[in-house]
Amino acid sequence: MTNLQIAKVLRAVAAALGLSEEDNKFRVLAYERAADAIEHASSETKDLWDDGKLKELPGIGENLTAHLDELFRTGKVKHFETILKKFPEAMFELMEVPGIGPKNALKLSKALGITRAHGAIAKLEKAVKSGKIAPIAGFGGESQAKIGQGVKEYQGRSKRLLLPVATAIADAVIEWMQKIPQVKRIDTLGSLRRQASTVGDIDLTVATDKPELVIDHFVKYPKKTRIIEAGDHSASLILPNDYQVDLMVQPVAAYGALLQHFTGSKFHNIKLREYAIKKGYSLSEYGIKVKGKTIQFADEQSFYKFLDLDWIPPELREGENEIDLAKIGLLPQLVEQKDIKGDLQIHSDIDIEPSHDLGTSSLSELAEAAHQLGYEYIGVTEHNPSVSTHSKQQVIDLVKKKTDIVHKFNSSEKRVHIFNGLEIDIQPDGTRALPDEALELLDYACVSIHSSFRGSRTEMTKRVLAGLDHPKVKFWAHPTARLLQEREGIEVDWEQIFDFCTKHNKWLEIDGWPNRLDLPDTLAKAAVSAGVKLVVDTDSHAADQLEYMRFGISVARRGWATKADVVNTLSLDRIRSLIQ
DNA sequence: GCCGTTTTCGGCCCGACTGTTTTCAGTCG
Repeated sequence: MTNLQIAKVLRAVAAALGLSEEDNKFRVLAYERAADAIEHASSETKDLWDDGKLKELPGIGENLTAHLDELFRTGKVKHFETILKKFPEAMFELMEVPGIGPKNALKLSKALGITRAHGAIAKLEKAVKSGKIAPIAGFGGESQAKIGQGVKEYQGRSKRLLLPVATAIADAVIEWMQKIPQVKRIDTLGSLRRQASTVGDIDLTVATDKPELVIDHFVKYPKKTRIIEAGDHSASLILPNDYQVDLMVQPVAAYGALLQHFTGSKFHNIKLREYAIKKGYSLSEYGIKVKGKTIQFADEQSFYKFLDLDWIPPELREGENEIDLAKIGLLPQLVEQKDIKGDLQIHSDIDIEPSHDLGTSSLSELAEAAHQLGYEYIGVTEHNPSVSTHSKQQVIDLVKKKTDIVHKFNSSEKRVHIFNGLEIDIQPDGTRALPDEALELLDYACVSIHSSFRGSRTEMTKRVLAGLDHPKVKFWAHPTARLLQEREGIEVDWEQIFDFCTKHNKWLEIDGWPNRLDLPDTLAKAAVSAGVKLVVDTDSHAADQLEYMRFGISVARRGWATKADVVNTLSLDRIRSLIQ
């Protein structure tokens, strides 16, 4: 069972408990929090259970540990079944529709005679269309329409945007807004500001003392396709591709609390409010309430300072232990893009007849782009020559040819040093798709998985460790091999991988390619805390893609990485000595 | 059902919006 499936079960139990009047609402809350914790866990719950570490999850105590134990051993939990069987299965399915909670799901299920989970939402949709919802007690015409809208949303959901897409849209709107002087500050909000790898909504906020002028300018945004609404303090636009952008406007003097509140995350805010209560304060988007009086804050720094906390970078606001560390001044100094001195995974157009796609930019174009970014070095890492269509000697010759090209280029290019690298497939049996004689010609190589993703945890771990086991191999590229919104990552024993990396000086990549962002943030955090060094790069196949570094950096920051955790913050001399 | 620099008992985040009520319940973020 995946984390998502387990979370769904726990939410169903929470809903069922909430409807059983004798149960107190805090047990319901506990189940909801456990569901949240599991959904946000950095490891599969099943793996934690395997290792006897279930209790490390916040919100999982003695009872839930026992229940989950039963779930993994037998596939079901008697206690849960007793609770759930009092209600029609369909109820839990209907709750998936936005706007329908436990109470209404139960009412609808009973009134419409929908009992089975399978097809429940389709039946609900039918009921909406035939007007059978409006007459139900407690509902009405508008509720019926709202449910119809909710069903539509449910059907079209999972339309989260990739971070780079959301960033591009937001950047363009921000540029437009900054054309008028009444915009004193403008920020993104929510998961975009926290730089999550996928983003739900594009929300922006502006600090101004002329709200009407700001809203008026916003709705004149040239790329809009239509205005959804434009009020006194907020407005929403639809852009091409049905992307929605929401804007909130706030007086300069009260901007800080609003920015803090809508940046979230929900989990961070809950913990922050619990912390504030102990000090006798109550937090909201309007400020901090002390003895019934709300104090305003112009910026987040003063908001956090009032609570005796260091300012917490948005990337860290996920409700882990960031508040505890902010209290004692021990938050990490996160790596920044300006710390980066080079990019070690780039595909040039040197045609070595590779197994996968070739880059499109020449060495001089790549060097120029790297120079513009202020880099001291880059590494070109084309895919290894295809092994199925070449003899061993042909492969060696191709790598030799490339090596000569790179060396010759370096003798004339003085601004940016180019390392002679390669990205090598780790084949299903763990061997590298490159003879060792060819490997010896390189400055370094990275290894990665491009096929046979579905091996067991044990097999895949063995495969990867075998692939990494050569002195010329410096790092494992896009480790999980996930493709966002397309393919789940592979399963390996991360502890074993981290252990191998720290012992043998191997690095793990954070690949900044838009739909990879791999390592994922949670694993990057685990790697950092295990002491594994990271290399943040772009996997560029063209010179303009070197810009993707900012997204790799976002992941590294969400992984709590400091400059010292990222090897390509090192100068050319230092990185050269590490590679050789 | 969870959890602990006030506690192994007694607490558990906060406010907005919506639609149906006839003063508020349900849902959401």
